[in-house]
This record gives sequence, C-alpha cells and structure tokens, in this order.
Amino acid sequence: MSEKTINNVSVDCVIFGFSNNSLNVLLTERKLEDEKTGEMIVNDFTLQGHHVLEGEDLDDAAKRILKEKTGLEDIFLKQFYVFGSAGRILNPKDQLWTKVRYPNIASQVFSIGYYSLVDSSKVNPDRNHRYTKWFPIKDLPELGYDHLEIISKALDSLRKKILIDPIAFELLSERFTLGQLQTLFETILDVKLDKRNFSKRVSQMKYIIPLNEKRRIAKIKPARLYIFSREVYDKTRKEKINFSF
Amino acid sequence: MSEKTINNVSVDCVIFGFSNNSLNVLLTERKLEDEKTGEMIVNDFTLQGHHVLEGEDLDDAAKRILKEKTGLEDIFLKQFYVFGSAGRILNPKDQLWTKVRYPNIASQVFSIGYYSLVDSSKVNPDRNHRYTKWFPIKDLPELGYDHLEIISKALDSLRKKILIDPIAFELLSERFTLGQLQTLFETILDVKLDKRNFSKRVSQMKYIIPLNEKRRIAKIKPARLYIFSREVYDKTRKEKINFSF
DNA sequence: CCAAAAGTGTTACGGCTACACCCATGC
DNA sequence: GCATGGGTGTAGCCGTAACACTTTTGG
Repeated sequence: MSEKTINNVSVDCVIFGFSNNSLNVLLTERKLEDEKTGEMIVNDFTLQGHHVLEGEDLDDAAKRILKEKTGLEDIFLKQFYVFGSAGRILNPKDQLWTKVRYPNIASQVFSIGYYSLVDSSKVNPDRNHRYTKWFPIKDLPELGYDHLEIISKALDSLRKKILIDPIAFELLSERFTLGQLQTLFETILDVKLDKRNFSKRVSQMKYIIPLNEKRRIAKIKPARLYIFSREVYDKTRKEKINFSF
Repeated sequence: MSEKTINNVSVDCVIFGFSNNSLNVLLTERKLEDEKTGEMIVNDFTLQGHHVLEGEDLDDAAKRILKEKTGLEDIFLKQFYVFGSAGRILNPKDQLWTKVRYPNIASQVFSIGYYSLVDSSKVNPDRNHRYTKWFPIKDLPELGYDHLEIISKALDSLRKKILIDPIAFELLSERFTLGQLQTLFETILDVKLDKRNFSKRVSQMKYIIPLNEKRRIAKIKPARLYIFSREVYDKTRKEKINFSF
C-alpha cells in the first residue's frame, strides 16, 4: 500500500451478478497455513474490502475496490449499512487472519457496506491473481468475519430497492430480452410471475425500449431485445404515493 | 468525557418531532465569541451528535445521544447514511469551532447519520442546560457543518420509509385520532388526502385499533382514539410485490 | 417431429378515487 | 348560532390477475 490508510474504517463490497438463473456474489478465497505443521488454519471466503485511504471519499473507496477486483468502472453502487459492533470479530480464525495480514489495524473497525450490481459477463474475476469466484446466493461457502450477515443485509436492501427503482437492468447486458428481465425478478424476489402480465407491465414503461433486433440462440425462437433508457426514465418519472405500511 | 472516544467516528442524530401540523427537528445552538473583541464568531445550530466511545456499538451510541438530549429511551432509530467526504469541513467557522471544542479530533471524521422519531410532547429539550429547540423543517435556521445536507437526506429516507413501514405512529402519542394521523402523512409527504378514503384505508389495517375513548378538546366534536398494535402488525404482515420501478 | 422458449387478448373482479352533507362541541 | 374539525356511503373506473394456445427455431 503506497498511500496511507485509515486504520479503523473500511469499505466492504457485496458484488452481485446474475447468470444461469441465479443471483451470485463475488467472493475471494482466504487461506492461511500454519508455518510449521503446514496445517490449513484459515480456508474460507470473504467479500472484497479495503481500508479507506486518507483524504478519500467513501464512494471513491468503493469505486476503487470495484475497479481493482472486477476491472469495471461506472457501475451501480449503493451504500446500505455500517457494521460497527464492538464484538464483531470474535472468531479466533478472523483474529489470527487480521493479525497476520493487517497488523496495524485498529481493534474496532467500522465497515461501510456497499453493494454493487454488475453485468457478470463483463467481469474477469481472476485479474488480481487471487482466487476470486462467483457463488450463488443460495449456496454460499464458509465465510470469514461477519460477511454472511453483510451479504444478508445487502440482499434485503436490494430486494426492497429493486421494486422501487430501475436498477434491475444493471445486472443484465445493455440489451436484454423480456424473458431475462422476468427471470431476474423471479429469482431475486423468489416469486413466479405471469409472462403476459409482465409483458404488459413492461410495455407501459416507456423507458424500456424495444429494439428491432433479436437475440438468436440455440434451438429457440429469436427473442426481441430491449434497452433501458435512463434519459426517458428521468423525464417521465413521477412519484406515486402508495401507502402499504 | 470520562470514557475514551474514537476520534474519527461520530454519530449524528436527526430527531424528528411532529406538532402544530409541522414536522420539526431538534437543534442545539452553537455559540462562540472572540475572547478579545467579544464579537460573535460562531452563532448557529447543529444536530445532536457525539463521537463513538471505544467498545461501543453504533446503535448504542445513537441511543446514548438520544437519551442525553431528550431523556427518552426505547424510541425509533434508523441508521440512514454515512457522511465521510474528505472535504466536508471546509467552512472556517466549522474549523474554528472544531479546534476550540474538540481539539483532539481527527482531520477526517466519518459521521454515521441516524434519524429518530419521537413523540415531541414527551421531550424536554432543555434538560441539558443548553439552548436546544424545535425548528420546523420548512423554516430551519443557519446550520453548522454539513448538517443541512444530513437533515435533507434523513428526510428523503423518512419519506420513503413512512410509505412502506408502520413508523408514522412513532411521531404521535400512543393514542391518536384519525385526523392526527392523516395530517401527519399530509405534512410529511406534502400531499392532500381524502378524509373518507383515508379512513377506509385505515379500517382495513387491523393493527390500527379503534378504542372506545374519545379525545375531547376545545370547541370541536370529540374524536375517536386509535392505537397501533405491533403485535397484530407482526402477525398479519405479508409482503406484497408491487413493481413501481 | 420434438423440445424449448417467445409471443400474444380477453374477461372478471376488486380496489381506488371522487365526491357532499350532517354532527357534536365550546364559545 | 357559528366556527371547527369529526364522521360517514356510493358509484364509476381503472388496473390487476387469471388464464392457453400458436409460433419459431435447431437438432
């Protein structure tokens, strides 16, 4: 690390991707062997995170981490919670890992949780020469620190937000089919939707624009492609007041 | 301060109250005179905030501040954002105040923003012997630091949440009238609602329970009182999936 | 010809909105 | 008796949900 870091504030990123009808999270392997016995003491996965640099904005720290780990820029990022319980790091495994890898760290660390939505076809998770891999949200490996809790809170936050704001598209390629969009909602919200009603709903949204192009893939009827237009969205957006408390 | 504080992490509370058909925020006066000339150098208002203590959970820090400033416990608190831009404190006035009052503070401070909803009839804002006062959200005084931005973000967050979660009641007395509840929504959301439709809506919500008691006040017809039951709410709650992205 | 997903309309019901008049009280 | 907010019913409309068959493609 060439720049000075703030030793008690870190940013952790829950990077969501969508593929094979599954919502996935990008995780990095954590491995530590006992020097003498060669025994594996720590062997699990963690989120991507890093301490904030001096003089750095939080959002910038999150962007930096994302750039490093996925190579991507200008992607959707949302700060969703701060994890700062005094007793977060009680597990001996985590304490050991921290002592070895981050000897200068403060005893009480505040982790600012961000989640991001990426088009996972654009991500090259191996760029950092570390073992970084997508895991389905329904089938996570063993996780270090309190990262399971962080992922769980991120998911809650995403589920709420995807109903209210036009962020689903961030998980798809620029051009997508209705089927992909529908499956995305079904997967994230864990519901079944009616194809005809879904299509009607979408066609009311002027900011989801049908193209005169079709996706052709194996064995099935070519499907029309759509794009999301943020310009149209911003222009036509009106708040509707809908109590459901 | 008897306990050791963490000098770069603070919690700031936006305390919302509702009275006289106005949404209000509790603010504390900040005053500093030039020792020689007697000239008033700093004279404005700030939110209630304090640095986090070593070993203290963030939520506990927020509770502590709330208890100190209002005397209240067990009240609604929501962490809504972290303010950590490197260049937050550029105003000379704020720098001066910080140097005089908090000489040991770090140069870059992360403020965890919480907002709370209180029954303002229960608050005694003068208990701390400082000049603390309610201000209508529509008529705020001059504010120190970036507290205007913090209040503004808190309000956005409240407006979203009040539509989704049963938190409006936190701003009213335990027993309230339909009129009070309706005015609360109208004020916070800045809309006009139909009295009859509102009343029908409320009567569908089984967790808003009519009492056989009436509020009697000057000159008007006595109004039926209601209470909110969290038990009933938790039992009958079901998520409804309502795209409006 | 088969498998797999794409594409497309109608109907019935329920929920939401719009709307106006009388009531109880304190002064 | 008047000013103030409390309390109540209906009708039309619109949006939502339920529902099934045909099309296109690749193998």
